[in-house]
Amino acid sequence: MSDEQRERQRLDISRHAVRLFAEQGVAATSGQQIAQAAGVSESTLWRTFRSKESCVEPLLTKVIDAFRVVLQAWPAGIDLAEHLRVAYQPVLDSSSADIEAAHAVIRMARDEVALRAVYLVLLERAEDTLADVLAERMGMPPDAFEVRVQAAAVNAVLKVATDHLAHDTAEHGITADVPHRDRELFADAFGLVTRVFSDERRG
Amino acid sequence: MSDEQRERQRLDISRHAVRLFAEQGVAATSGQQIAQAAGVSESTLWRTFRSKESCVEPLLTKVIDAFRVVLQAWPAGIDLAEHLRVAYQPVLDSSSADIEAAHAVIRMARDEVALRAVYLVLLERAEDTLADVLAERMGMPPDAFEVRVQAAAVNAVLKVATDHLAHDTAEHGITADVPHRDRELFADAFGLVTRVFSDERRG
DNA sequence: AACTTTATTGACAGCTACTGTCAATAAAAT
DNA sequence: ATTTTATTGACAGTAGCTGTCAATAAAGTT
Repeated sequence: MSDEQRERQRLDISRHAVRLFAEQGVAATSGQQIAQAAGVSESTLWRTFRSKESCVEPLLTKVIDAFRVVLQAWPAGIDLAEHLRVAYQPVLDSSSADIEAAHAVIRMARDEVALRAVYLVLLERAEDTLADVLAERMGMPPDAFEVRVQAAAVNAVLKVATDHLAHDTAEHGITADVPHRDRELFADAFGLVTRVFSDERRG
Repeated sequence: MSDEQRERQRLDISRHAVRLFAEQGVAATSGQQIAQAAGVSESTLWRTFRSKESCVEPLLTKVIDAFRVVLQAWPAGIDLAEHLRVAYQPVLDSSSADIEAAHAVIRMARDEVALRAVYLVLLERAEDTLADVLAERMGMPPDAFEVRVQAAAVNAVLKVATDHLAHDTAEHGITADVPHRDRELFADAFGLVTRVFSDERRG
């Protein structure tokens, strides 16, 4: 099985798992149910995911990846907040249903500790990628302490903004102005902590 | 049983659990073993902790609390980085053995996903307390978006610095200059992201 | 001090998330 | 066409964890 096929399988299971979690709660959803809904055996399920909660990873990753792509496309000579204001539009990218599902997960993760744990570990894993981008930008090795600190800070902001967005869209629904509010939110948030990332550093 | 007694019991179990985890690995340590080592029944163990991994929480909390206390003592009119440089000394506070154990947990958490999850969730829980302190400092409600962002950023820095320290002390052992390096590390790290926290804001 | 009430513990049974093994099948390679 | 390899499902087993209940300890009342 190719890597792409494997990813599709993971994503497929993830969609079913999240739907079941949302419908009947995490605790009330068994691995057996998820496997059955996704049309695979329980063996395959546990081989694909280490826990039933981690079934949400593929969908969550979509949101995180959307941000990572934008960050990698961040051109030199422009403020990060400014770049986000222009380029970040996670709600429009990829299947809107998947983004909505991911937001549902983030909302559930507010109370479900196990989901929260998966979410946080996933976010932190993305920190390495952020560090790579920032390292190049700052002209330092990716494991430099200063780089790690900045990556962690950016990640933290990403988390708060995404959380806010997820709970916000739940209240208001995904309306036409979500992409707009979305971008503004992120840009504002990053403007708060990122003095190092403006073009004239520490200027 | 008083709350204090309950806390002592949690801490006692935590010490045994961490020791066993360090000696033989998390996977190879069963809840039964932990309970036996701590001199309680398995019933009591599961009543006290929701998972065997979360047994490390009381010890981890010590490190996080040390920081929280310093932050709460942060006087007005002085730079946060500067305050940390003077006031933060987690390695000296409380039992040195406990701090070393906590660091061992953080080191193990690098590879043990379940421990990492516990650590991250615990850190994030501390964010609320940070938000309270920062909210007062910034003259805003604790749930204001700007406050949450700052709290998350501070928390992220705390994480990176603590991680660094934990792995650093493992290499060099806890020597006399650890407190010094410790403070410098934290102060430097916060200096990197905290333009909002200097006395003259955005000055 | 005796007695009631309540809280805490341990023993035990049971459930389910998860692991390990192995045969069956499908895919790939020769 | 056949050997090899990879993937899956079935099944059994382990362990983390939950629920119940009786025993004991602690606390409060008279």
